[in-house]
Amino acid sequence: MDDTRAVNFLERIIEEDVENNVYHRPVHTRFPPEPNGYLHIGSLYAINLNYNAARRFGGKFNMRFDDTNPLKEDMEYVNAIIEDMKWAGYDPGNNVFFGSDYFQMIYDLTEKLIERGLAYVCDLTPEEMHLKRGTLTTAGTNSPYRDRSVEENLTLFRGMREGVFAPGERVLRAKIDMSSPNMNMRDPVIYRILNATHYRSGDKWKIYPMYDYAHPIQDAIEDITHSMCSIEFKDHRPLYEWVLNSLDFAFPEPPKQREFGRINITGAITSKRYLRQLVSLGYVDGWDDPRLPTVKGLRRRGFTQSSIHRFLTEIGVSRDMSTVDISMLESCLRDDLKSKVGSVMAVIDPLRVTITNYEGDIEYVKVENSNVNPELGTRALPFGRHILVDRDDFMETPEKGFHRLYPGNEVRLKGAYFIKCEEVIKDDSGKVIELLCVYDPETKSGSGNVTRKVKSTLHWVHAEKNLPCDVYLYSRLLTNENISGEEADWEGAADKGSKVLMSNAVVEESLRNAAPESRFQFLRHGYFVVDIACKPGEKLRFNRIAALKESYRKK
RNA sequence: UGGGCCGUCGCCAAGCGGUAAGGCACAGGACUUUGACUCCUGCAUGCGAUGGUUCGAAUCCAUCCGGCCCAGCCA
Repeated sequence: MDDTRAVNFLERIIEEDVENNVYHRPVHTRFPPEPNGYLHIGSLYAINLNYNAARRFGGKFNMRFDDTNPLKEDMEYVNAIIEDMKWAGYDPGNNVFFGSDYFQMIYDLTEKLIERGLAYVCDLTPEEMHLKRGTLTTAGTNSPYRDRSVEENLTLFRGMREGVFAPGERVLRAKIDMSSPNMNMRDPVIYRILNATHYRSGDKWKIYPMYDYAHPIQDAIEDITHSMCSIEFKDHRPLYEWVLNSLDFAFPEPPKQREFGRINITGAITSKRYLRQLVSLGYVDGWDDPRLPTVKGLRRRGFTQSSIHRFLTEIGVSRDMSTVDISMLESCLRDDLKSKVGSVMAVIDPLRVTITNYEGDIEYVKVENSNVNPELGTRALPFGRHILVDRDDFMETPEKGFHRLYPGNEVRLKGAYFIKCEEVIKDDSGKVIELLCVYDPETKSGSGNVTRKVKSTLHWVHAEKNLPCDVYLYSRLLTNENISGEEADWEGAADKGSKVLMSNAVVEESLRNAAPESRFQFLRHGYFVVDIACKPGEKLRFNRIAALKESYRKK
């Protein structure tokens, strides 16, 4: 980062604090995921902003697993999250922490809180508590247990810890204000009894602190200065501050919570709950399905680290909820890839072309790997009497504006010669199965002696010397437009993000030795090829990230 | 409707009292060994609306309108 100036409102807040010497410690941010799902593009947005803020001010960045609910969390997720962060370029290094490691500290502080008369054990059932909480427009009423003595509270709380009570039987509540217009301040539950094995602390604890209570303490323990979270936690800020203020003897310079607006990507599902549903119900291959906006999905879809960084920089940060068009993400990828990776020709739906006046055997033609970056070199492709072109590059009766192959029309074959279509061969059902064309030997690419022009250039592959493969066309990300409420119509949603298998597709033979994970840009329509699994026994797979542009569809 | 947050081009987003950056998308043109790429050009007399303060307002004030969040022993 060469610019030390704040680039968004959050950094401006930090900048001001630095200038005013608010903290006598370095700027310190953190990313606190709950290990209950995989990272997605929305998580990356949060990571990016915390990570960059720390870096910009020469501060520190922690990664902390917010694991205070043993019912939902699992080691599978912590490993995946760390892996994805590293892949995305936000390596937390040794600064990986676990909220659960602070359970004892939080417990000890809680006894102090009780001693200060700021928390009490409440015996109300969940239903009773709900009723007494009041509504958005009416105040709540005090719990009958609100005025228990410190001694009784301490005894009861210790009882909770020892497992004397069953889950749901008693909770510890903060004593704040049941008539607060802010629902979060109506004596929130801060500790509950849970009968579950924590993926990390095992069965050591019977009680677990709630997020609203644990989070500020965890931040403070880690010397965090700026705790940035999404805007829906704005209402929780008073509670965050209440907790740390109540524990001021332990944290003289408490961190401050600041909020940013969430982002959505058009047509992408970024809700952990729905993502989990899709995975567990089998509508997608897994968390790494290319139709998902998860880090693993994006990676498989062909996104690069720098394309994601660029995207996150481009969209900025604000307090609003934004819905970024998916085309911006795709644009960032295209921009990154076009100068870094070469192109390759592939035929999705092959149509055989016989060049009737071509008598030679196989001839290798030289093709540039990239038309924007000469450093990517050239490759030799087999050309011969029989080749394959894409079926939609031919129209028997061309519509207006169609300049590709049609009877009587001449086009250029990329890297090879001009060919003219002379005859169309059909099968019994009338389907076009082959085109008979003639080529002009004088028009070889690079020869420089072409005096006439053609209006179109086609991609092609040799009819025999090629690589058959299965092609998956992921036309778009799985959409959430079918979701309404709890139950989503995944059948419909899955159709929208259809995964189409084209088993008869063929690619250049040059791909045979391509390294796994290498990426190639299709020579047409801005398709990108990813997920090339060249391992023995596996089939090649492609996907295209850019849907056909509207203008192509119309023409 | 109690409280909180937010409204600048179709979508992001700069701007922080001195006369509306940029990106994506879109449109037109040039170029081209792919209708891609590249290169030009266009795209808010307008900043949710209405009043007000001011020499001057997207920026300050008031009212209104619209959107989002909150009543888990989830995070």
